[in-house]
Amino acid sequence: MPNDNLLLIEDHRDIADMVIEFLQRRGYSVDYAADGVTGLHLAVRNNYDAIILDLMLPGMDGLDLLQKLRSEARKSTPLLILTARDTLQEKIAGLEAGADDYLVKPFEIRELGARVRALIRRHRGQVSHEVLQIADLSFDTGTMRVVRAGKELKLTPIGLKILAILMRSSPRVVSRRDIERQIWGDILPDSDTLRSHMYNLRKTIDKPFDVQLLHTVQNAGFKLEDYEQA
Amino acid sequence: MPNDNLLLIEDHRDIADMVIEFLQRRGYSVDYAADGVTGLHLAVRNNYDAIILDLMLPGMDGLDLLQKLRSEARKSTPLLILTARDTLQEKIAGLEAGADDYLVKPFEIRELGARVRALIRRHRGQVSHEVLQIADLSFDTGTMRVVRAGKELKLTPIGLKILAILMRSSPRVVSRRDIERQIWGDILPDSDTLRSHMYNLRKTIDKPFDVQLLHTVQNAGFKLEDYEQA
DNA sequence: CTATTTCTTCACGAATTTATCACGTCAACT
DNA sequence: AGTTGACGTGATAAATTCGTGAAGAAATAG
Repeated sequence: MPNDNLLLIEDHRDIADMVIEFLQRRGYSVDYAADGVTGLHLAVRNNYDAIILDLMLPGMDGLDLLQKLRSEARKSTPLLILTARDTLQEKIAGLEAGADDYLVKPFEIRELGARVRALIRRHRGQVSHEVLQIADLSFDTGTMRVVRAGKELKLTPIGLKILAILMRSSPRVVSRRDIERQIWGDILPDSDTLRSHMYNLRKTIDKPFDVQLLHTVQNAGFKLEDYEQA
Repeated sequence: MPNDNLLLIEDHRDIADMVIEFLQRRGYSVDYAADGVTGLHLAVRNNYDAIILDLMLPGMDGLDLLQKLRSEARKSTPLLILTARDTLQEKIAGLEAGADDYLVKPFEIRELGARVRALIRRHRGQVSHEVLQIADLSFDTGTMRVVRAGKELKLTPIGLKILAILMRSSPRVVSRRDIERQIWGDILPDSDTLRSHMYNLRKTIDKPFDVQLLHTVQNAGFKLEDYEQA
């Protein structure tokens, strides 16, 4: 789950809906503008990880918007043009105006997905940034923020590590050994420190809430799972 | 005239000739390899501004080459795939493997030109003149002016660099290591100088104001984020 | 060459985080 | 019942990280 912020500027409702749904299912959060003025406004005000722009817009031409974004607002947000205009002229004009990619309608939605990913990857050197989520508990590894039921939780560094490990393998059980190895490597502490850490982790991510997500499996390890959901 | 160095890896002599001539006339200097092994060798040894790669090669598959380039040689040279394979599968595979663009044969040579230009422009560290903005803090990389709440702030050169790094990846956390590497390269100072710099940076961009934007994340790094806004 | 700015290094202290321990509970086994 | 082992609970001391600020070295400007 990437959790990058995208902006889609597109006036065709049906296409917009399809694209938004697809991207959201992939874990992006998508803002949407149906016209150029709104789109430009959003693009200038917020810091998106990428913008998808239809050239044919009511109110303002797409290329105009792109130009304004680059030369007036001086934003270098990666931008992909999405349009029905297939002439070479148009493509070149778009790329020269500062677009980073150009995709012609009708397009395969999955190609759009792949291109957006490539765009973001290039713009940001390979940094993987994902959002782990179990029930109402989420952990954004990019911003290092843990939120449950809307409230931000404060964890210690080791707590965060353990949580990440458990969330990544949820709902499978992770053995104590595995957790210890991933945290301390080959030189483990002499005492059973992990026990304390699990206790404290549970105290902050589970105790204040109704549904318990962190479960102990005797002689096997721990797992993170939402029983209600399953 | 750009005078960027390109590498073309393509086994069809006629296509290669045409592409080379076109690009050279545009002012690029172009190296050429007719097979994968030679191509990879050149790509690893030299620092090109962009690579154009045909997937169908004698000796070594193009995707293989790309993968080796990215994961073994650790080169992030912008790369455009040029191929006759037009299936969605292929495109996605190519982009996922680390390509930055994908162009299907037969193609218009001028579109290739435009895409290569866009690729290089993007890779060149973000256009020399962009405006970074987080909440009421803005940094114009063209004029090197930092303004918060209407007041201009005076930063040291290293302070500026750190600020740019943090602003570009906001609201993500940037590790101390990453910051240090981006500023000092491979030869780091022997003391924890960064701490002083962070201290001074914070003193000028945050301390005089109500809302704090620069946050420390224990054992992880620093991030720039406007909590109020979120 | 001097003045100024900027950078590095250091040392101290506050705050946080971690390791360790002691004890309690519970279930399985004897 | 008693023993044993696994794990929860909670306190505390040790270790670590980071903020703070000053002083001298290095770089830059005038």
